[in-house]
Amino acid sequence: MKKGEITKQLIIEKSAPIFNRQGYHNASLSDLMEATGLEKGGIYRHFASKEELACEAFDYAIRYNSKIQMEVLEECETSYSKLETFIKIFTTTKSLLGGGCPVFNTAVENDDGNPVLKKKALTAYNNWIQKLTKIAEEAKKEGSLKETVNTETLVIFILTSLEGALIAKNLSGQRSILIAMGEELISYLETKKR
Amino acid sequence: MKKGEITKQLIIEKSAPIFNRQGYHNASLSDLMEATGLEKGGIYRHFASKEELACEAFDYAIRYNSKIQMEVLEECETSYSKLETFIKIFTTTKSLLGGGCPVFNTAVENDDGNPVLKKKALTAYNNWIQKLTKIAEEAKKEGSLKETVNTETLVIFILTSLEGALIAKNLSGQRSILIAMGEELISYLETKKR
Amino acid sequence: MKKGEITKQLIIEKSAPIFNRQGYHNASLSDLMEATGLEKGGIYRHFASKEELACEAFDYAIRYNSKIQMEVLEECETSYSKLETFIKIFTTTKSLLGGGCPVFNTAVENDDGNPVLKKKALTAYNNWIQKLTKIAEEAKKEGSLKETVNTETLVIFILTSLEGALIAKNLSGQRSILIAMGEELISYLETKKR
Amino acid sequence: MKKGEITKQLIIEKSAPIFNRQGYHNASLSDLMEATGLEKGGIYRHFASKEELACEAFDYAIRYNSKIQMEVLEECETSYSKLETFIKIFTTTKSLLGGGCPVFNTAVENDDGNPVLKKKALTAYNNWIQKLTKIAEEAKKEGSLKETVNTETLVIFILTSLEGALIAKNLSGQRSILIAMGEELISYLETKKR
DNA sequence: ACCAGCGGGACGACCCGTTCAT
DNA sequence: ATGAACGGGTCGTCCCGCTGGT
Repeated sequence: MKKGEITKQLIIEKSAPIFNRQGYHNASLSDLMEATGLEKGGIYRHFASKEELACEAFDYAIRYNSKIQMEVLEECETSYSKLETFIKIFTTTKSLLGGGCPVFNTAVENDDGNPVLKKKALTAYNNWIQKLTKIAEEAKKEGSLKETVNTETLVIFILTSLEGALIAKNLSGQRSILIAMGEELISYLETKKR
Repeated sequence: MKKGEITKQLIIEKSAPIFNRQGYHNASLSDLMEATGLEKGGIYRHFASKEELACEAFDYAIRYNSKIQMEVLEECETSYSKLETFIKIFTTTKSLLGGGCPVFNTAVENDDGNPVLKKKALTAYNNWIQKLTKIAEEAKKEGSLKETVNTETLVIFILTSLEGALIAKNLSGQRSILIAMGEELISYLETKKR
Repeated sequence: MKKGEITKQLIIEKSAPIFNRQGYHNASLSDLMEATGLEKGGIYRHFASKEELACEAFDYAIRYNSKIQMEVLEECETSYSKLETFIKIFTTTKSLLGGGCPVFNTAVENDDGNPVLKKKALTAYNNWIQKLTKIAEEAKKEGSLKETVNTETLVIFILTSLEGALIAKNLSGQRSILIAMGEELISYLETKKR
Repeated sequence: MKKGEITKQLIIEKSAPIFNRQGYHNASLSDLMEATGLEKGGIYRHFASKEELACEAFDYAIRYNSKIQMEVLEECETSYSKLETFIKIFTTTKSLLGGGCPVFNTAVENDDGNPVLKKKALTAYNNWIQKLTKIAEEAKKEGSLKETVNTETLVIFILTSLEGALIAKNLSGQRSILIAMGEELISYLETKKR
């Protein structure tokens, strides 16, 4: 890999947490400069705009989080246990990014803001739901979930609940919220078990 | 009420939706000027800083939302139905503010930003939980909830789930998410019924 | 006149020479700040953009030059002498703006640049030609010019020649070029006399 | 010719039109990069600065234009017809550079700017006048021009008039201006004929 | 020898929240 | 309550050396 590529990657990796913690608007180029150790010119060599950098940082964050999750899930034997495990890792894993979930953070900040980022967040959200729904669907096929369960609704319920709890946890500083929510969701999931 | 007080109130009422939709940082004084029809000087006459105005606007938004909710809840006969009704109004009422819930919006935006606003959001969150917990506690006394139920956990579960779903709804534009979530929560609540 | 209006006018008057000498692109806000004695914010209070200021400064320059010219021309008794006088004042008057003719300067700089300014320059040029053509037409009616003379061509010839000479004078620093050109044009004009 | 020389020449040839159209300040290295297909480093290998490149590009433009003119003029039999022909080719030939005459463009833009370029423009202007004056002088010797004619004044008159008209043509988009001016100048020239 | 590419840092225009005289 | 002025902040572009590979 060439030097430029390395630097670009470094910028993305250093910027991602900044954007995730501070949001698109509140993350200034000065912050990015400090985080990367580069001057403005050095950053702009690799990205046409702050927006472009934010997009790539967002993609990186998604890929990063997604990769960690999926690796763990693949070790599960049954699809049902995948759902359980998803809840567990969501409530226990401390993201290396910091500052909550990129998708929902971006959703909140850009509700009335940068449309490009909002669209990326929506896509990421949909992909996420899709992946999880597929798992739930397989769990149904495997006979672990009741036939009557609407898998998508189930998955949306789990995901959005977790996200809400994550925000509450970051607000209050009490990790217990997230833990309790996880347990609650797991027992809720059991009510859907066949 | 003096004229000055009226103007101040007007500024707050016009600013609150701006702050709620755009967030503290992204809401500029120009936006506020346009919304209020006042000049900068006219605004600064009543507030020492943008932050102070944001705080008062936040308080107003909380009071506003809270008042609407409580009025409806007080018409409920049982405490249990209050909980049900809370879920219903959360999922159906369109806030006059627009842009989601002030508490969680502020929580996300100011996770790593303005500490004053974050603190206000935390307080509002805690009050909210407290109020709802009190209702749940009464429902328990009234014999509608199982003795084993941890009321606070129950309430946090409901509230954070709703908040998560609200964000997902705003992201995707699909109100159905919120509706489905409400139904799911109501049936979940029933599992706690005695 | 209010204070704001005074300041705005001052900015325009101080900026006009800067723009005329340095051109739109090469005139920086720092230059304008220095010339006006105001800070950035003070300038932007009165103009939405550098372009807007440049436009108003251009208009001012045109009005200014035009006024001087027309005042002198109106003292002439015959239309023919107006044409002669025009040539004379063009070649002798030192513009208070400095840096040549706003119209042609703008034309050169913005041939491939700011389209708004170029359009303004074109309009100013056309107006100028029109005014002079009207004078030439009257001179014809008064019997001072041959019937066969195409007044517009005559006027364009005079004006563009003068402009070309003005540039050459500014380039070489030799006012004699302009003087000689004036005399040449006056004798040329005589060949069109009836 | 070595490879380096070829590249350097290519840079000059590709840059000259950019500088001529956009001017020294408004032509950015990015523009030059795009035009040449080289990276900044590739350009700076051959030129110490943007200014140096601009100078060489200017020289190239002058040589280029001058060569075309002289070739045509040399085919003329009499010196008088050379003057006529000069006017004709000036008004009809479309410069391959585009954007008007390098000498006068540079003169206008750098009236209050880069002194090196302004000096080069002045030199080019003087050379031009000199060449044309020599031709006029010969025409006099050949007996085609009146003895009383001041050849330099005549030549300056012709050249600056043409330049002025060229700018007007570029401003208005009407080539007719240039054509009419040419005809006018030719008939003017005839009044100097012996 | 040549030059692609990288990074620097000053500067560009413009907008921000704030103060103050009126 | 207005509106003038401020000055530091925003993102982005500029021209230009330097390193390192071919």
